[in-house]
Amino acid sequence: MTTVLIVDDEPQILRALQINLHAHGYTVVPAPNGTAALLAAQTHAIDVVVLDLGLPDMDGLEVIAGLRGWTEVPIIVLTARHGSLDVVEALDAGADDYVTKPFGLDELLARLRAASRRAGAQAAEPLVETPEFTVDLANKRVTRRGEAVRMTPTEWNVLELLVRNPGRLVSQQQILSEVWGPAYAKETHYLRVYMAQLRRKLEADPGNPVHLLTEAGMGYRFSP
Amino acid sequence: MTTVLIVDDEPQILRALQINLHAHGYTVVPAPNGTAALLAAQTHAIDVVVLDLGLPDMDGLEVIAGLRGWTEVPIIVLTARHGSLDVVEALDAGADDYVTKPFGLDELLARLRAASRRAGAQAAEPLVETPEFTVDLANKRVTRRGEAVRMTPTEWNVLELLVRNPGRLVSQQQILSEVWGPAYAKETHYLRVYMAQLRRKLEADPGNPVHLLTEAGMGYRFSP
DNA sequence: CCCGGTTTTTACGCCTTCTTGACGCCCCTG
DNA sequence: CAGGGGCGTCAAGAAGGCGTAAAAACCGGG
Repeated sequence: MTTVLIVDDEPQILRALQINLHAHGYTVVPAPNGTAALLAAQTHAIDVVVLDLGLPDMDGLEVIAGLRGWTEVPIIVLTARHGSLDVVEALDAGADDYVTKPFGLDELLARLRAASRRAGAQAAEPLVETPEFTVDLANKRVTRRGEAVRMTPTEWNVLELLVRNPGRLVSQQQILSEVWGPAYAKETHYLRVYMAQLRRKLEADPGNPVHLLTEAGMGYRFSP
Repeated sequence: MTTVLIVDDEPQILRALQINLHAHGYTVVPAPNGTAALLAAQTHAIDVVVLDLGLPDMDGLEVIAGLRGWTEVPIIVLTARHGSLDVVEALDAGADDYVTKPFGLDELLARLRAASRRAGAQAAEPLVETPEFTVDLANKRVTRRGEAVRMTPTEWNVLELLVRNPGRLVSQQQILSEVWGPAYAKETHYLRVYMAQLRRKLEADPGNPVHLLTEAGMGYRFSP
């Protein structure tokens, strides 16, 4: 699980990023200003920093310097100023990458992945593992004892939903409406077919599943 | 059933979305301008808002502000302007997500599902614990001395109702009408059967229950 | 237009769960 | 002490959910 420290003084952007990054499997630590950011960086195990240069209490460059004094955690700078000197200065101060506002979430996600990948520390773990198989949420890859397992789009969607809620019981309606759409909430038979396929591909004994469990009448549960 | 408020001033788009979303199981409330949107949001039970920023009578940001004044319903913004400041401002104003035109229906559907999922996923609910067993409301999981205990749907519904009212007396009618439906308010025998099953699964001495107590003639009580 | 892969249907046997009935216990009341 | 109502227990039949396999429909690319 990757932990991201987000530093931005605009509460709504902070909130939006928090929601969206969390939805993509990141743990988010928010900070509204430079002081809170430097404090949070010391009290949490941060993997990547996303830093808006425009802060109320101190210059973004000072925050970078304050971090670089003791850590080499990747820093991605957010800047509204298009093509100004800010970027150069930020990179000089020790930032690793930058994104200019307005930015697409996809772009930020890509750079987050790139940053944590460069950090080399495979701390970038959108990986869910079981003794039998591992699911790579970021790359949409499933491997079973080292062998890649092919998934159809629907199979993947069902698996992803279950795997993103480990241990939690996911109701049939929830799976159906998220994967097929709300109109299909009653088509429980689809689920039986696809759960059977997933088990055949992932379980050692598909007839007696260990990780993809049925709770009769209620839903399904992924158990690591 | 998910209800979507769609705000767009172009009749063709409004109509196309209406048809397509309805085909995917959504109930659609259309609004051609900001005034109608704010009105409709108060007269219908809206689950998600899809908002085009370019409106004739008021700025899209004002619509967002008007909604955010009293509701936290997810807002997905439609914007034609690629890479402008609009998106940042919209997120700043309280929008949750955005889609740039032209967009694929699939993309919009995915974001609708994501939005309503996030709205549905409320804050984590607490564990209810007793010396004998623990009930995890969020994950629908019951454990007894570390061992998971399987519950049937009806068993779970009864248990959940009692556990959500710790220490409080819950009348037989209330349990019956909430779990089986109002028509079953007289079928007190069902309760005896299911209380016996719950006790057998959860109590150390099912004959002398400590946590699932009977108040003769009145109802049942969960005591932590 | 055909082909391969994917999704949706269909069919069927098994198993869980719900419902229902029978019975005995306890306590309260007459 | 007898009777009755409420409760707990047990068991069995009915109903519906589940797993599996395989065929049919669908879809995008060559």
